[in-house]
Amino acid sequence: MTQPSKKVDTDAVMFGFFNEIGIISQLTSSMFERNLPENLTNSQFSVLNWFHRVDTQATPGRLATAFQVTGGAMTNTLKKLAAKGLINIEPDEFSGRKKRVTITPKGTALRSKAIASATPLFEEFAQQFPAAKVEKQLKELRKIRQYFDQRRYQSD
Amino acid sequence: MTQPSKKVDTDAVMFGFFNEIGIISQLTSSMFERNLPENLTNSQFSVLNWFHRVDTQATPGRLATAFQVTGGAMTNTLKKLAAKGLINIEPDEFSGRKKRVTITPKGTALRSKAIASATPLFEEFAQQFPAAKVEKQLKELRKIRQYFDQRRYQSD
DNA sequence: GACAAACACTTTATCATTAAACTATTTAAT
DNA sequence: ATTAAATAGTTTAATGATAAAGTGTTTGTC
Repeated sequence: MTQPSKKVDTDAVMFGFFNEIGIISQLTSSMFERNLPENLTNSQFSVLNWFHRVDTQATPGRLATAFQVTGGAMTNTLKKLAAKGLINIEPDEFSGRKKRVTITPKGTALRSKAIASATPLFEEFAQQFPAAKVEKQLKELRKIRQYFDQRRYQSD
Repeated sequence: MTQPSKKVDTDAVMFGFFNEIGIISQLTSSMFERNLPENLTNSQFSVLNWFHRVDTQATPGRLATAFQVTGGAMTNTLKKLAAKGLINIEPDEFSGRKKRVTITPKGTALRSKAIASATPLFEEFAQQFPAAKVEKQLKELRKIRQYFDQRRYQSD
C-alpha cells in the first residue's frame, strides 16, 4: 500500500522552488537597482561592495571570477565605474597583462549611500518577515548556493 | 543590558538573503536553459508551460502581465515561438487590437520534452536536498514572493 | 456621430550580458 | 634563446530585456 499523505512530487516541488527563487530575484533586484544612487547598476554596486567585503584591491579577472561573469562583462562594468570616478584602474606594477583596480574615496562614499538606500526596503520587509526567521532560511540557501557553485566547477 | 546572543543585524541578514537568492537564480536558470531542447530560452519555455498550467489560450498582453515583462519583450518571445511552430498567433475574432495565442501540438510535445530535460537535475539535487524539506522552504518563498508581488502594485 | 482618451500591440534605441575572436604578455619546454 | 602554449584583458556581434515612441482599434462622453 502507498502512503498518499506523505508522497511528494519531486519534480513539481523543485520546479516550483526554483521558479519562486527566479521571480523573487527578478522583483527584488529591479527594486534594489531602482533605488541605487548615481544610476548605479546592481553589477556596478556589487563591485563597489566587493571592495568593502573582501579586499582593497583586485584585478579584473579576479572580479570576473568572483561574480561569475565573463571577462567582457567585467571590462564593461569597470569602465563605467571608472568613468564615474568610483574606482581607479592602473597597470599592474609587476605584470604587463594584469591591471590593478582599487576603489576611490568617492566610490567608498557611494557604496555607503547605496547600502543606506536599501535599508528602508529591508526594514519594511522585516516587519512581515522578521530577520531572525529570514536568517534561518538564509542558512539553507547558503548550502544550496554552495551546492550549485561546486557543481558548476565539476561540469564546466 | 543588551542581549548579544539574540541580536540580529537586519540589514546584513536581508542583504545576504537576497544576494543568495540572486546567485541561485542566476546559476540555476542558466543551467536549466542550457538543457532546454530546440534552443528554447527560459522565457520561451515559460510561455509554453503557461499553456499547461493556466489556460489553453491567451493574448500577448495577458502573458506579458503574467510574467511581468514589457509588451515589447512578449512580442519578441512570441515571435520566436511562432517561428519555431510552437504556438499560433491569430487575430482575435472579436477585437481588432487583440490577438489570440494558442499552443500547437508541436509546442505541447516540446514542453514535455523540456520538463523531462530538467528531471535529472532535480533528481540529483534531491539527493542532497530532499523534496520534503525543499517543500517547506517553498512555502516560505511563496509568501515572500506574494509580498513583493503585492508591494509592486502598491508602488507602481 | 465626432472625437478624445484608453487600450493592445509593435517598433526603435539603448543596455548588460555572452561567446568568440583578437591583442599583448608571460611561462615553460626544448 | 626560441618558440609554443597559456594567460589577462579587450573588442565585436548577437541576444533578450527595458523604456518610450508609434500604429491602429475601441470606448465613452458630449
